[in-house]
Amino acid sequence: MISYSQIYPDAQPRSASGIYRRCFALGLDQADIGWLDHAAGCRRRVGRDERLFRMDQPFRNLYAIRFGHFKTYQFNSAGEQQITGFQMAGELLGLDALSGECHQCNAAALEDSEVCEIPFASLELLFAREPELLRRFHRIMGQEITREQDLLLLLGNMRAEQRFAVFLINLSARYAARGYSPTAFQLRMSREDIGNYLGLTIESISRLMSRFKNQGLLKVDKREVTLVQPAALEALAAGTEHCKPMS
Amino acid sequence: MISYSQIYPDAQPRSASGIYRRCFALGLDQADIGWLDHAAGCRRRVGRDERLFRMDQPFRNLYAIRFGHFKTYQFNSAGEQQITGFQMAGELLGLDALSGECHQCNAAALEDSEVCEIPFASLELLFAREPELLRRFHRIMGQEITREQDLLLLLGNMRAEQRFAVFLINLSARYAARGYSPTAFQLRMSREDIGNYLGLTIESISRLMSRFKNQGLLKVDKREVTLVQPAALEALAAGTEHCKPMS
DNA sequence: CGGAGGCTTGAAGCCTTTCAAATTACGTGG
DNA sequence: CCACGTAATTTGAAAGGCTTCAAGCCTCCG
Repeated sequence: MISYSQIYPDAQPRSASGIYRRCFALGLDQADIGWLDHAAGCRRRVGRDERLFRMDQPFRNLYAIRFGHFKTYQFNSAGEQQITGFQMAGELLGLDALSGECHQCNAAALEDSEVCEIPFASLELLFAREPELLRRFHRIMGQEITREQDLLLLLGNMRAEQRFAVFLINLSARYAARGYSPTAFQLRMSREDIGNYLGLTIESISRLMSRFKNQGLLKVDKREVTLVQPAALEALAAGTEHCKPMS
Repeated sequence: MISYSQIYPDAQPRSASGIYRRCFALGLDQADIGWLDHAAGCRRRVGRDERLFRMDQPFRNLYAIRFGHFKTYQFNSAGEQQITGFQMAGELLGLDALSGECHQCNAAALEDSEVCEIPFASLELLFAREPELLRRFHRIMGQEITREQDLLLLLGNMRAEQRFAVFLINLSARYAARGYSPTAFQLRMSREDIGNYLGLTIESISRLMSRFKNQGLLKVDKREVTLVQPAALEALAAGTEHCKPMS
């Protein structure tokens, strides 16, 4: 478990102003930092496995993750879940709800987490006065669309080994952007969640981990992962290399 | 080929006002009709296989399809294309570009088509004065996110036959919403494009078509498709039924 | 008529899933 | 602190579905 002070070592909890600066500083481009400083909002704790919002719940707020990790998922007609994304500190939750009156997916915490609640109605009021704020908001929505398109690319025509490599490299880059080690981090989600997200079974994920481990690409201890050969993993992710099956 | 007058039998070409009403009337909710009436913009013809915009091209306009069909696609690192969507009259192109300075995908016409060019800069000016306009715009962006999430669901955990059924039912619903027959329509895209979109090979698409045809679910004549048993196809799409392999 | 591109069909092979079982973690209560 | 039961993960073997490779057909158009 990660404590608040580890992530925000110099933060003064509850400081009225600058909350959003801190919320967003980690996740967005330099230029996007602080774009929400003007909006008001309160914090909310979400315990592990607890849901931040549910599908079909009326849409009121966006949520900026202060610390912790979340997954978003929906259900198909057969009642099986499909995970559509994993989110970490500094990222925004709830954008899908803009399409209608209700949330279109569920968001659940993967560990004890905290978010900033951003009432969308007050955000809309601000948009009229702050064109720059609106522009940044549109950029974030565009990024969400782009992110999902990348995921389509992944699910559409990558083999299992490439999918998993892309997954690891993506996590690595996001942790790096937040100032954490890009080569050693903890998986906050289960193997099952990873498989679900990548369109693979839990067994396939397990086999891939063993394979990467045996080839010296990875060190794995439970959910603690170390990228031993990041470059080789990137080559796998790019599809320029292949990883031989286990001896 | 479909002519302009077939789609807009009562249209007065070049009528200065109401252009956007016509652009959007087909694709959006009743409530969304005409939300762009205030914006200025000019028309642009795009011939078959011609590109409306390219990846990495600077972002200036959104495009509303007046008539015709488009596909959007990107390239992975190996240079293969992945189609991320097919768009028809009344739908909006270019939203992904909001994430940055440039378009993030390519858009190509599947047949001779026409679009309304909507300069995004002037749209942004309008947003400040028209909160309702902004709200509708956000809804459309949200719909795009939701649409892609649905596609993730499809690619993530559906078998080939279910994917193809979903594809057909989706087309059917969209044509129905535009006042066309939901059970008889022409595929504007090649088998190869369909396969690419669904994460399958062209051979798989061909085999699925033959299978559905032999089971009496479908009539197929080149690209002309008739849904003989729409309900059965919907059951396949929902995953509640399965279609036996060919005898 | 001929050529090119799009489509169909068959057979073989591979990758991933499915099914099954064993192993390892983890939380709870004794 | 240990025992136990449950959940998560690993591993193996077999089956299945989709792809790959190959060949042939159809259709459009010059």
